[in-house]
Formats: sequence, C-alpha cells, structure tokens
Amino acid sequence: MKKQKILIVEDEENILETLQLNLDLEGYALETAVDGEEALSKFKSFQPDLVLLDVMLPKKSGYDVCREIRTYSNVPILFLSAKGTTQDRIFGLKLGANDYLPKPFDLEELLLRIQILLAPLQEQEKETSNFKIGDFEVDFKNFKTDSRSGEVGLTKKECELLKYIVSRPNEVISRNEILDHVWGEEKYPTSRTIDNFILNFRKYFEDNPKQPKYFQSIRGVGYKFTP
Amino acid sequence: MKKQKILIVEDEENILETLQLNLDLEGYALETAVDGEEALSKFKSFQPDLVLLDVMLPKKSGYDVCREIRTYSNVPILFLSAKGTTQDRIFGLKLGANDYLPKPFDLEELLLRIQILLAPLQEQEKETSNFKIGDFEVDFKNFKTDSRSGEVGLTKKECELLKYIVSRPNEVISRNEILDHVWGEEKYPTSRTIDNFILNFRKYFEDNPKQPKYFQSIRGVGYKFTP
DNA sequence: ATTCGCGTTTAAAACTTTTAACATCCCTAG
DNA sequence: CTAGGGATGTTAAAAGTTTTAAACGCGAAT
Repeated sequence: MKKQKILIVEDEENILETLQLNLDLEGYALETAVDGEEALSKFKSFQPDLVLLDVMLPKKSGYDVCREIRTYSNVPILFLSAKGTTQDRIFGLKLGANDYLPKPFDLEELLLRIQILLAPLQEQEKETSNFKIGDFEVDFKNFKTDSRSGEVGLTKKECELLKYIVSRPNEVISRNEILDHVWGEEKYPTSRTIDNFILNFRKYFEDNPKQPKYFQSIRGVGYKFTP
Repeated sequence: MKKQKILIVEDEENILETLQLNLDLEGYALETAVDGEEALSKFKSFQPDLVLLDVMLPKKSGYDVCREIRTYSNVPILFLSAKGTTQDRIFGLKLGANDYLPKPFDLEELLLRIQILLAPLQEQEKETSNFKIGDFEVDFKNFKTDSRSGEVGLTKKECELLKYIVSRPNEVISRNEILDHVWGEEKYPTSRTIDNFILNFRKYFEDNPKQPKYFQSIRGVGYKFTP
C-alpha cells in the first residue's frame, strides 16, 4: 500500500512543526504550505489525499482555499481553527469540509479523525486493485492478465468463469453450480466445456499444469481454487 | 435515488423526538431504539445507512453497541453524548465511530455531519447504478442491456464502444478518435466498421432508427451521443 | 478388470468483427 | 434546380475468435 499524502496548511510555526513531526511518525507523506496561495499551488502539484487546513491564513483564507479546491476535487478537507464556535464549524462544513477541529486540538483525536477520513480511500484502493493469482495480475476490467507466457487477453467467458471461481476460494464448486452461475439457467453446454476453460487457466497460471496448485480438480465433484 | 436510512438510538425522549422530527423533515427513513439491545436488533432488521448513537443507554452502552456493530459492518456511526471530554471522544472514535458530537449539539451541525458521512455512499450508488439511454438500462458489467426488443446481450466491442461514446455526451466525436480510443493505436479497421456498431445501437435504443435521437451522425465528422 | 471421470487435443459450431457492395441522403457546383 | 460526388445507412457475406463438442488416453475407484 502506498503512503497516503497529506497537505498541511498552517502559518503558525509551532503548530506546523508539531503536525509535521507527528504525521511523519505516522507514516504519511507530507507537504506544507504557509499561506492560502501556496496551499492551492501545492495542492495542484502534490495531489494530496487529505488537506489539513488552517482557517486564518495570510493572502487567502482557509475558507477561500476550501471553496476553490471543492470546485475541482472531492479530497477530504479537515479544518483546524482557533475560530471554534458552532457557527464557525457550521460555516466550514457548509463549504464542503469533511471535519472541523477547534484549536487547541488534541493530537490523538486529530490523528484518529485523519484516519477516519482516509479510510474510505484505502478501502477503495483495495477494491480496485487487481486480483492476483500467484505472481500474475488479473485485470478483469480490461480483459487481460499476466501469465507464464506474458500478457494474454481474456475472453468474456474466461473472465466470467475466472471471476466466479476466484470469488469462492478454497471451496469445492460443482460443475452444475458453475454452469448455473456463469452460464445462467437457460443455456446448458456440456459440463466438459468447463474443463476446457480450466485447462486454459492452468496454462496461464500454473507453473506445472500437470500438477495444478491453484486450479485443482476434485474427482466426482468439480473444481477448487486455492489462492 | 432511494431514501437513506438512519437508525436513531437515544433514550431521552425529548432529544429523540427532536431528532425524529428534523431528520424526517430532511427526508431520511428512520427507525429508533431506546436501549442498547433494541439498537442491535433494529440494526439487523432495518439495515440502516447510518447510526446515530447515544453513549449512555439502558441495558447496553453505546460503546458496546458500536463495538458489536463493527464486528460485522462498516456503516457510519455518529456518537451523540453528554460525555464530551476529549478522552470520551477519543474513546468513541477508537471504537470505530466515524464522528462524535458532544451534547448539547447544534442541530444544523448534526445535519451537516450526517450529510458528510452519507456522502460517500451516495457517490457509490451513482457509480454502481447502471447507465440509462432513454428508458433502457445498460448493464456494462454483465454485457447486457434492455432494448426495444427486450433484453439483449452486448459483445465486448459493443460495450467498449458504447462506454466510450456515452462517456462524452453532447460531444461530436470523430471516427479517428473512436478508433484510437476503442481499438487502440495498433489495430485499425476501416472506419466504416464503426457505422455498423452505431447501426446496432440505433436498433437497440432508438424509437425510430431512421431518425436517431441518441446516436446522431454529424456529416463529415463523426457521431454525437445526446442523452 | 472394468468403469467412470478427468486431461488433452482437435475440430466443428457459434458468434463477433470486419469488409465489401449497394442504396440513399445531402451538399454543392454548374 | 438538378446532377454528381462524397458521406452515411443498410445488408450480406467473409474473416477471425470464441465456445462447445467429440474423441481418445490415462489413472483412480469399485
């Protein structure tokens, strides 16, 4: 998993240093800005995953920065501000910020809230990351996969069958189950058809197709995928 | 878009009523629970999109409820509590809550924070919801679409081309652009090939294929998709 | 030993994609 | 206003892929 990038926008030197120190310790990649204009330019070049944003800043207020970022990005924004009244918070949240922490803030709480804001991103990364069989990366969306003989294209049925099989790892799946799920209830090819596809998968992925590790056959029942 | 479901867990009657009234006004679907055990059973039956959770509850504390929910769900949880110290907040957030608002809370701020927590969900729904052309729903993932003659299967290329074209609505796209994007730089069929696919799309989707509304051809240039 | 099920190869069947050919429409030049 | 050329619509068939079936051999189970 990549380091998550945080842009810290804060003009008070002490606070900035504390934040830098602690967020670095947490393993985030950091960039800093000390005024509103720098914040926007750093935002564009750094493309952070989260912005910690002070409200009172030289040149351009945090509110303005937030408004502008929101015109082109949904990146999580967390306001840090000495202006801590309910009205201030509401104002900030209405601008599209995701959270608003009054100063002085508790460092532990800040770290937690940062984690919370970054969590959906991490999940997403997990979901969109491609599936791996051994060392081979399968790209279902684009119908291709790495294989022992380099990148090969996958056909529609190959994709569908492979998706179904790997969705049930370590489970023995009967041929009929496969036919039902991948081919649908109407169409019913010979169940031997499945064997042909398995044969292909073994050619793509198995070191030794004669002794399959990933695509094992269970005599009399069906197949089992072992990651 | 469906109504979003919120489970309110709160034993103080006044607060519960205020919340109910206002969240109803905002258009959320609501369920309520007045103690920890009811909260868990309602959670399972109601399957809410967000939980508003009081900390001090009869039978089972909000903390316990949160802990248990987190063992099987990532639903956003927002604590509401009279226990408002930093340590309380940190404790709640560490349990996996997404936000923590001390009582007395400002209603407007609560509504905003609820919106923020529900936002990712809404986005997701938008993404996974299928594309529509007229009244016909296109299911790119499963290679099929409704059409004037019922459900039809889409081929790989049909999907790719259709995806590309609808990704640029109201824009005139030249044949060469289409070839570059859908076929890739290497392979180059006659540009007339595209016409054949367009012909199919019109058969699928146009009321009157002779006078296309959705897939218009722009003489000398290419095609334009108008939703 | 015989039967049954799977692995494997090969080829036929089905389907998709591309090309070719002709029809039709639209613009423009005469 | 009309003829001709160029572009798109339409159909059908060719070429290319994918999917399915058939056939045979091998090894395990009964």
